[in-house]
Amino acid sequence: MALPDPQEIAGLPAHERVYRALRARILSGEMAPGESVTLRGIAEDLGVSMTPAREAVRRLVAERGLEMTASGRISVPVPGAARLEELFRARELLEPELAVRALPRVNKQVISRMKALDAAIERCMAGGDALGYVRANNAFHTTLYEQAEAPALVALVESVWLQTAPFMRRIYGRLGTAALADYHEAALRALEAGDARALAEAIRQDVAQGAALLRPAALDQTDL
Amino acid sequence: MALPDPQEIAGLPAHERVYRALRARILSGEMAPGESVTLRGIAEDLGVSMTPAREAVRRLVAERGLEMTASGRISVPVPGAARLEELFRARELLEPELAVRALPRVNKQVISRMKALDAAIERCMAGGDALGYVRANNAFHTTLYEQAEAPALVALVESVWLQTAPFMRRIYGRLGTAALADYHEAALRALEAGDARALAEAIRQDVAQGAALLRPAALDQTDL
DNA sequence: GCGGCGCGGATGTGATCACAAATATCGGCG
DNA sequence: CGCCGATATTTGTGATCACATCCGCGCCGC
Repeated sequence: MALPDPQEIAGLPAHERVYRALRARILSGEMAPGESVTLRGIAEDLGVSMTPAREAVRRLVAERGLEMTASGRISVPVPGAARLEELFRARELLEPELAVRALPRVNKQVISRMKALDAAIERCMAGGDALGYVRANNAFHTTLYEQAEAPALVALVESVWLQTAPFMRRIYGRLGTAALADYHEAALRALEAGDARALAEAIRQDVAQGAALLRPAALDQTDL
Repeated sequence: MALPDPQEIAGLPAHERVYRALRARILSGEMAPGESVTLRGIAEDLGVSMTPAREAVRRLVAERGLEMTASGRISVPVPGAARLEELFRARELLEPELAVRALPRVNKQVISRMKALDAAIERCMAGGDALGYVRANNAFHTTLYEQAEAPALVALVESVWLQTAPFMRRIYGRLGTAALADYHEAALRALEAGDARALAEAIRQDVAQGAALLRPAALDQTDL
């Protein structure tokens, strides 16, 4: 009901712009786990008042992409090992379902987009571009899942991603050290073959592999 | 940081009280699907200003317990059949996992509490108490899942519940008409026997049965 | 040298206000 | 009698402000 500001990027309300900006920062790993932010800082950063900043923060807190202490201090959550295990388990349960639902709706164009993203992922791995890697990996999965036309399920998965994202960047350092099976390629083969069972299994293993990489990282910083 | 109001129920911030009040109304089915609310109405209702009302609403919108039109009007969502199918599928995937995780931590006291709730459920069914039925059914599941000590998974499930809750009351009218298998009792037996497989299956079927009851209801009002 | 105390800045909360857009209401015209 | 347009009301948005609390830091006493 109010886009009073003249230079509005795309007719979006201020709180929505703030939300998207913060969300993107979290998902791409720009914000480190444990990092704290302030309403006034966000507001000044994005050129708005505290009110829309607060709404955006509260929305992200509801989605558990940010957390607030009892006294109201805002920070990026630092999930313990147990929490991360839960989150990856949720991904294991939900993402194969999304992949299978997407399967019948996936056309050649989507597959080629996914292949391009997979190539970009390997390029980022080789070139040492951690941020690009995280973004391309997100895009690979998102591209597939949005074909499922299951917004409620996608929303659940995105909430989980928001919580695991700050750690994906840390995984990156371990990518070179471990010999990784390429489940993305397996998923692409299953997509082209129309094999639902194989697709579900490839996605599940891709998630499980991510979880396995994260586990030692979570351990060495104990809890919280 | 600010509990300026004298008669504060429990030291909770105003926006938190508003959030809980609205959430309870939605979960218990007091608010009908499609019903619309206004910030000023909520604020006046609960004796606060618009600011905390807005924050609570935005939080609930983030959790999809409320929705906002493009122009900002607030209403209780009316999920179409496809959306409901997604939500119940998510419950089928997530709730058995929670039940299995709870199993080793469930003691006699919890079981007897669940038995009492199950008895209350049947009492409400017999007595025609729709609201009591919804609440007792929620409590039955919640009592089990909170034993799992898996807050991230519980949060996901609760988000789904928030979206399906407005329809649970409609289910109620169909409870008498269909012959229902008592999966709650099956779950309780599995709990006492320590049988994880049977427990997961009982919970899955309980959810599936709810979904089956809802399906014709969703159909006769087509979409939205 | 060290620990507790107090003060000042920083921070979230909530109320109020002006404003713009959407919706509802009502009167006039065909 | 019905439909359309103008106006009034309703409603969400965002800025600003006062306030209570919390955190950090330096100072004083032991």
